[in-house]
Amino acid sequence: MAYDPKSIEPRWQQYWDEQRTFRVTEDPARPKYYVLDMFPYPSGAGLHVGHPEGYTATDILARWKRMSGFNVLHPMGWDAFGLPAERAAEREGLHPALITQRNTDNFRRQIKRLGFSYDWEREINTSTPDYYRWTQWIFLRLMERGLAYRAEIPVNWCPALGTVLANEEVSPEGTYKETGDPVERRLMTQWMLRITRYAERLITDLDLLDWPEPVKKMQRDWIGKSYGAEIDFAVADADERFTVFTTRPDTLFGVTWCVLAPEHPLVLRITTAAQRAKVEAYIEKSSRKSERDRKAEAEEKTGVDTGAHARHPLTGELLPIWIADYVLAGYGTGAIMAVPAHDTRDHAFARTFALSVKPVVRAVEADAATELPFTGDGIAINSGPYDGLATAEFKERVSADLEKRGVGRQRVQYALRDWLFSRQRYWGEPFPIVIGKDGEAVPLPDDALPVELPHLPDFRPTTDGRPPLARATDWLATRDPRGGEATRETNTMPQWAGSCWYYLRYLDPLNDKAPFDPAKERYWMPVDLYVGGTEHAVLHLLYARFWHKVLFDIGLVHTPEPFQKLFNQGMILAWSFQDGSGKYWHESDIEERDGQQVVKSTGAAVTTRIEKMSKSRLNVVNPDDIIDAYGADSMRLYEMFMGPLDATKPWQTRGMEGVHRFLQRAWRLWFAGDEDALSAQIVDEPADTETLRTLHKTIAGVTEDLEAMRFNTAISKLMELVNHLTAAPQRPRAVLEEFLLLLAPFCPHFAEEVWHRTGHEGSISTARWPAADPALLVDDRMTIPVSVNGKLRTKLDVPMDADEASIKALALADLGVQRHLGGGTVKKVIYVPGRMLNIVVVGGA
RNA sequence: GCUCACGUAGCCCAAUUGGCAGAGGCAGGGGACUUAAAAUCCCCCGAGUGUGGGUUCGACCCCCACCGUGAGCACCA
Repeated sequence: MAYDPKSIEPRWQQYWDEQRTFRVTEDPARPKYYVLDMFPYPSGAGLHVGHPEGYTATDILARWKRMSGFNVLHPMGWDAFGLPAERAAEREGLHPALITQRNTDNFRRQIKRLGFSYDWEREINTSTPDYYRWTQWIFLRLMERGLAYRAEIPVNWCPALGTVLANEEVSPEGTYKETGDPVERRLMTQWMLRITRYAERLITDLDLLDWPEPVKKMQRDWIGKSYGAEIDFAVADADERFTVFTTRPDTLFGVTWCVLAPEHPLVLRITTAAQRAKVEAYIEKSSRKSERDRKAEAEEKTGVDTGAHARHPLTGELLPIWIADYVLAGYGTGAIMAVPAHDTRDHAFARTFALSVKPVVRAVEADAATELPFTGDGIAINSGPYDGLATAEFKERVSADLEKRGVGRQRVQYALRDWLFSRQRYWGEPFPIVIGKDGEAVPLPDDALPVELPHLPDFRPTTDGRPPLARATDWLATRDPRGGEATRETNTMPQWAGSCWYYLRYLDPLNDKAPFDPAKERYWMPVDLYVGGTEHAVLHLLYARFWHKVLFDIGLVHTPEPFQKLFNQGMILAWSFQDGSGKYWHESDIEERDGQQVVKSTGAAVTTRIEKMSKSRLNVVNPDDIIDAYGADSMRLYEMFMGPLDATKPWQTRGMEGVHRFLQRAWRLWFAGDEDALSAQIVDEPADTETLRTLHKTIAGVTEDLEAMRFNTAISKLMELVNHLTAAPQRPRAVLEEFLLLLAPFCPHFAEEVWHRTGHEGSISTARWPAADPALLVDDRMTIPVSVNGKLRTKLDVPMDADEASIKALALADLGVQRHLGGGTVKKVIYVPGRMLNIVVVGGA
């Protein structure tokens, strides 16, 4: 029969399920390989073609590694807690648990249709009590170590969502990254995780990892380490002092005023009576400002003079003290020394309020007409005893001097803030915490876990910031482990909680005594390869690393880092078609007329563009449709054939047809026409030398490409082999078999089907990966291109072992070459062994 | 504005890292098969590598400047 994925694929998927083909357990006799996909949030929209891109890549690697003798752990699960389910639940009037159930069922169905070799017996779901029991358990460990605490702090409150958000979830424009809803600042009591305590290790341990450099850079930048100094300023005529942080202590002589953040505790104590009204008004106004407003006004600086003055720690000069909201309460000490000549923000501020500017650094270059603000390094001027010092030296010297006088010290500062860890939403992990009569947050004992999420008919957020769980009256009232009554904590954990440790639960998903068995952890960890999108470069990957380090410190895991190698797959885009009026059309409504893309029905010309897939652009590709039309193996193949895995690239359904044709052609190597019988061209004789060479080059090439994750070129090599075999009059059975093994990781259903039709037992996924014979990889002759003055003039066909002298002689004797030498003098002959020969000639015609 | 990627046939992409610009696929043209068409098979066409300089015997590859696309960062003192 002809190649028919529709009948083949479901059969093999069922076979793998029934035979539990991909179930794994620890096996000390074999090397392990843990290959992990970033598990999906099961959204209502179902799978889009971007999901299977990464999943296909890891599946190919998992299958290849298995065939190469590795014990492969390849699991899948669901990041199932989170806001979107709640929002969908509100829209549809269903409970979030039902929505989540429905969506995970759909995702599982779609993923299974692609024939991935997951060990489904390890499937996890972060929203089940069996799982979040251990999320809560880890939270208790964090608490024991003083890494979780409650604090009243200004937080990012999103009114549209009715919850607070972490810094990492808020865009620079002051909106929620996911939905674009505006975010305000509010003072609230919230749970925080002390990720800042791990800032240094989160930076240095990046060096241990095989991760893309841009991702490492994003993490380093987010943590934002900077070296500088703290300098103490006394307030004149008062027994008060404040400390500033600066990375430029060398500009200390250029300070012309100081600025405190509006929230700085000292502000109201030092403000003079004359300025008090203005200062209070400014504080009031800036406390109400959203992040968005603050950023929008970044250009025009605002602020108010407190009327108070500070004493310069070295010169004793009097410096006005201002408050301004360009100084952030949460960074450094919440106070700065303003050096308008050498800081762009201070400079802008000086211009707005006509404050004085004093240059203290000049550029090293001769043209000393330095334009202000000059923020580079240079030579000190107007700096008393320090004049003439270079910036770096000045910093050292002045920090030491300040320290000696007790008014300053060197200091390392991180931009990273503690992680805001509570949300005022329903669909998340409850905290294993009760609030006692005395208002204390009391951790529950381990045996009280899990604290189950109560079933709430009305789970919507409240407008006043009280979490929905506050409505669960029966659930709320409980006992204080210290004795007496207590109420439960009503906040829930953020969506990131469950994904902070899921890769560990896969190791031992059914364990009800511990999050996982330490012996299993020692066998499987770390994750050898982690594949997912760049959108998690900071959030998930930073949080997970933080938790992992805490678990490492407790002794629960044996590696300092969870994910040894990280790979980011690129985004899949699609062509869109937009007519002159801006209306989008679906690809099926478009045709080409006279080299111009037009709308079939109206004839209107359209502009074609490669854009992100979205419903509004009518360019979304649904994996179900593709599988219906071409089969899962073709889809897998195309996902990989489109281009390099990490590249952003457009989906083209035409390209699908190309790889589908390749599979049909491959099928015909065995089965001609509609016959079930094997092709008469298949022979049991040994292959000719050329075929053997082609085969072994393919084996070597595909293996190398898989090692380097170059799936697109691996597939093109398989295509070459098929083209060769198609053209050959005879097809040696042994060669076909090796080809089938090479194809198996890419197109597993196809491979199983042919494997069994050609008389094999058992799954091809347990067969051995072919080995290339080195003897067959070298040709006995080679072609050496010969150029004269860099221009290609002829090619020489010589034996592989021809030596340099004979090749040179041959080249110089060549008639074509002689003609191009034109009687000139041969100045030099460059021979690159096995590659090419270049003759440099001067003079001549 | 700053930083980092990427610009190769009509399109998606290769090119052993400084050595023959083409592996593969799509589209296009021709032929075979067919009453015809589809499918299939065979053959063919096609760029000098975004632009301008530089280094080199030799540059898609290295350096400089510019243009375009994409991503990230952007009051962090």
